[in-house]
Amino acid sequence: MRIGELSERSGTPVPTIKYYLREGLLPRGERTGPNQAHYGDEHLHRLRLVRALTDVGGLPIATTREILARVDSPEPPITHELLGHAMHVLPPATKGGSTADAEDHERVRALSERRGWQIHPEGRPSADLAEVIATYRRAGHLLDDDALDGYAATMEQAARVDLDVIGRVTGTDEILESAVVYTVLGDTLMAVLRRLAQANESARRSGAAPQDG
Amino acid sequence: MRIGELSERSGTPVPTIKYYLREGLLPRGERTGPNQAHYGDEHLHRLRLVRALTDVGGLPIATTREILARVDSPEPPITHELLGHAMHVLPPATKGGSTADAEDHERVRALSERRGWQIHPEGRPSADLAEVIATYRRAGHLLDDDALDGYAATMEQAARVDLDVIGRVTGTDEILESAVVYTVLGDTLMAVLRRLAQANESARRSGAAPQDG
DNA sequence: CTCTTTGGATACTTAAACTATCCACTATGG
DNA sequence: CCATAGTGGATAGTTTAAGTATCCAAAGAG
Repeated sequence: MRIGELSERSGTPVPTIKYYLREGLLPRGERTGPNQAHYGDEHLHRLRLVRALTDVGGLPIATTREILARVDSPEPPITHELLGHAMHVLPPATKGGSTADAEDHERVRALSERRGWQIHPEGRPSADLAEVIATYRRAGHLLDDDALDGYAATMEQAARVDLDVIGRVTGTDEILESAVVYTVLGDTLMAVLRRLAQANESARRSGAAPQDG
Repeated sequence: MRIGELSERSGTPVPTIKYYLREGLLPRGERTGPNQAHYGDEHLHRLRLVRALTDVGGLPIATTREILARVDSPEPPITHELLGHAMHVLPPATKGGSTADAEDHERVRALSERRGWQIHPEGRPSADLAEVIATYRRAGHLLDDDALDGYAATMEQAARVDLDVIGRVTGTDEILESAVVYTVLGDTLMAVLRRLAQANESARRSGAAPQDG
């Protein structure tokens, strides 16, 4: 197909597709003449993936490009390292520079120990967690160990579902892309489901009619 | 205190504080002269809240202003309606307009029924969920009912922790702000904890050493 | 054979979130 | 008491991200 059909089938304006081509988010089509190129289904799939990660996952274009480059790289995707790969490239959870103090980091370490987590205590996710804990503290809203443990237990359950879902994917080409999609879109999915579950739990506890949530 | 001290104590540049004043995210200080004003601890607290919601929660300035206006409004915050209030003002989970089809909406309805959720099936959160499901589908990555049920069960647990934490807050002034903080920062907290739990679960299943996650 | 579309390069636009400048003051330290 | 730095507020400028728009010669379609 040519760019017009690609545009129509993906719902993306032609100038935007050209922009993605310039930015390297979408590979060039197969040239068939000085001003003609041919795009295949893989281009359509990639374009939909880009829109999913940016529109719903909320990733910036630059980050999306890096993730896709990694997905395209022919490194052997060992299952155990998949999520590490995905995480390497995901943007940090916070904007400002490191503002967590020693106590915040200690709370992360203690949490990992309580949960028996086999994680790298110096890794970016650990630092991100310390940062979020510091933010709660500075905003004057306590996040005590009970709450932290409760959320940690919850996310252990989510991670088991994640690994189950990704484990069901077959095909070495698709598995890395799946890990990225389920991780990135998963964040949005969690947020949305959490709103619904909050509305339900709130209604349940008060014994009232459902809210507008 | 004056603006300089407010800047120093919050780590926010003076021009940025002036910008927040202009934008109505921070109330004006108490005027004591033609070019002098006095700020109190409540201004410092509000400023830290703004930075928490924008830097860590990732909210745009305009949304933050709306949320804060709602937090400031003297409407009686009935516990049952708190989260509804928070949700009313939170930004939609997706960027593009509604692209979910009837089947996506039907899956949301069926999920609610399976889980016995007391929710508004026409509300924004329900529509957002349909949108996310549609995105998975279009990106070519199945999100089957098993996975959806698994994540829903997980978020039910998260919502119980949410309500427990918010229920522990006392003081009618603080409770609405708490609901907002725990909901907004909670999204980021969930995402970060999920990365850690994924790394742990991945290491546990493969029986290998912890990854860089 | 005319009229639209294409691929590609370059230039322009829009929005968000700050930053900088200016000005008439006010506070302050020597 | 006076130089100097800081202040509140208005207005203007900057930066970055994510597109749009324009232009061109060369296909393609009816």
